[in-house]
Amino acid sequence: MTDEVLRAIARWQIPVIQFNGMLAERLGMTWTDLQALYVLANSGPASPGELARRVNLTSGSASRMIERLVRAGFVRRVPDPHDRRKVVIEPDQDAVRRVGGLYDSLNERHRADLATFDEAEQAVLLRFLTAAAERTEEEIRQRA
Amino acid sequence: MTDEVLRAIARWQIPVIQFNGMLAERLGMTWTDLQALYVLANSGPASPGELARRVNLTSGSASRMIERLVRAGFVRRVPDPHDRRKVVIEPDQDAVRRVGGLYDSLNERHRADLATFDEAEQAVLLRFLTAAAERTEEEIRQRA
DNA sequence: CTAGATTACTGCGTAACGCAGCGACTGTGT
DNA sequence: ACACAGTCGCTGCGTTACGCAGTAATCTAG
Repeated sequence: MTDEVLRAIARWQIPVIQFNGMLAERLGMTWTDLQALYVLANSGPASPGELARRVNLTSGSASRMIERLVRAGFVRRVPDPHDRRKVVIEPDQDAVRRVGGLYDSLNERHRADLATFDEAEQAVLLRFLTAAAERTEEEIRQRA
Repeated sequence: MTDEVLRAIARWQIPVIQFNGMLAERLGMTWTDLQALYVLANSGPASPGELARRVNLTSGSASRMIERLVRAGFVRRVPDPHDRRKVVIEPDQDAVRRVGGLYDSLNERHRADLATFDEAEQAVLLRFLTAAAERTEEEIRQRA
């Protein structure tokens, strides 16, 4: 049973990644760019260096990625008043909402599935999904 | 509650994709290449054209991707006896096992989590994960 | 005040990709 | 039997994202 769950996870990974790649292509950006938007949307504004670490890019590549995002109107460059070397990248809220909206259709499908689970069962799902995300993050940190 | 589950899914996606990208880098290949290996490992041998569709690549790019995989020893090119235009790409089983082994560490973490769920709860997880994978595949097909 | 660390950014080479076009082959219709 | 349209994998070619190395500006510690 446990192995079956692990296999289900592995099987799910493929379409998830493909779907995200698809959205990135639709938006005319790299998956890396989309990833950076996630980081900004979920964790708030960040410096280019911080962003580079989060999306696993070198400083230079991050700089160019930010340039792409700025030109496309997804983020803004704001000078950091405390450290004049730094720049704070903050996401454009409208753009972020627009990007998030691309997941509406898929979320509706998931919502329909979730409707077949009662409260206790959804609690089980939530507990596992949260744990799984943390484990994956741990694994990434360990291998970094 | 349902919304929380959806958020947990969204949150999980990020590290999952990053982790896979990490493995691809470790293996000295593109994420696309790794994706092709998955397809071959899960669905068996396929032609370059079929592979190109599955990983969302053009015919030409797939041809070069296959060339990379062949040179790295992950797959073999086998001429199709029924149609001499075609070539069947079949994965090298040892290489596939070696790549699969890279997930062992993460799977162990998941296994530890799953140990805290009883049979009935794991059945719930399995049911949802399977459904989620199918929904995501549906969404991809619809937007293709 | 100065020396070293840190930050974002800029050439430059590499490589993966899409597009367009190629020869080889299939199969269908006449 | 044969021509011709369709399909297959593959190959130039231009574009672009990336890593690496180096730079100027700025901060910080002694």
